[in-house]
Amino acid sequence: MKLNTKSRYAVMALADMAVFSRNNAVSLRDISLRQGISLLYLEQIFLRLKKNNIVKSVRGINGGYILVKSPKELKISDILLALDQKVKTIGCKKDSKKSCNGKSTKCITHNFWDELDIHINSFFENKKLSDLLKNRETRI
Amino acid sequence: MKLNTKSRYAVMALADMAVFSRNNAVSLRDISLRQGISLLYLEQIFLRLKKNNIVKSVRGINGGYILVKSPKELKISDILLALDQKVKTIGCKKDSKKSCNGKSTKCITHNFWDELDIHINSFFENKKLSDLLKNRETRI
DNA sequence: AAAAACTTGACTATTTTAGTCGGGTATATA
DNA sequence: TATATACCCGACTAAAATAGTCAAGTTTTT
Ligand code: FES
Ligand code: FES
Repeated sequence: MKLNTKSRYAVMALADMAVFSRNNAVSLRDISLRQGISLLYLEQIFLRLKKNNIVKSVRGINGGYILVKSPKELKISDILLALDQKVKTIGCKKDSKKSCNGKSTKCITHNFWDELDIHINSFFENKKLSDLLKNRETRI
Repeated sequence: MKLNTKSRYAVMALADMAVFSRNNAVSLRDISLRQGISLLYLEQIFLRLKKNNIVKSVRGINGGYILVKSPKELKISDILLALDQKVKTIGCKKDSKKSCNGKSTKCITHNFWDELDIHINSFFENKKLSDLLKNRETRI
């Protein structure tokens, strides 16, 4: 039950932007240096974030990325969604013809996993990027 | 963010036992047939469950497995623990020398992931095997 | 023109997952 | 006591997912 690095780095990078952007674009190079994340990997991640309207880009020199919403309004669930990091603890829902064990009826545990997904999703829904920034000490 | 099949099958198999055991051992063969899970895979799973004292075994003919605790007392978290399915959404905690980004201080998102882990774990802690059996319809 | 920085698809090595296989051992019953 | 049933256990493997790199661009500012 692990989160992949893409999602982790995305949240980390956006938190970095929230801290260091002073109304101007933040370059991936700076994020890479501050957060210790590979620049090439960040590029891949920000491609998705841009397509999903989490950030917008400014090209050319002094360019970089800007948060579309304020950290107070940006839900963590939006970020994860942008990276296809769906919280689906099991995967039997897609083709309703087949349950997880190949039978036509839902298995005995189905409702339980559904509840779990709801539980986790509600956590991400209720957290905003700004929540990560509170009471950080000397970090970053 | 997916649960592995071992954990899923473990919960499913134990739920099956809770339903079909009438004070006698339930064989893996029966579980396999009812739940559509490979017998050989179940053996591997039950090995762990046994080692972690979730079930005990009865060898020989008419043998099988028996739940050590009643379904009302068996926490889902115990089951997952038996299968090493730790809920650690990120993995930076083990060697405290290194944070997830290789720096000496914890990264800006660290506390957030910790909170997430607690949130998910509390779900598994508070659910008992018997909770899965409530209001199941024609399932199984 | 040159440099900084974003854009994009394809590619790859590593790790994890989801199982299988083979060769056991114990026990109830006929 | 033979035999079938069912647990026991380590080793193995194919396939999928992950994490990250590479190459070859384009755009914009100075
Ligand atoms: S049928 Fe949905 S989890 Fe088994
Ligand atoms: S240092 Fe723990 S998650 Fe980054």
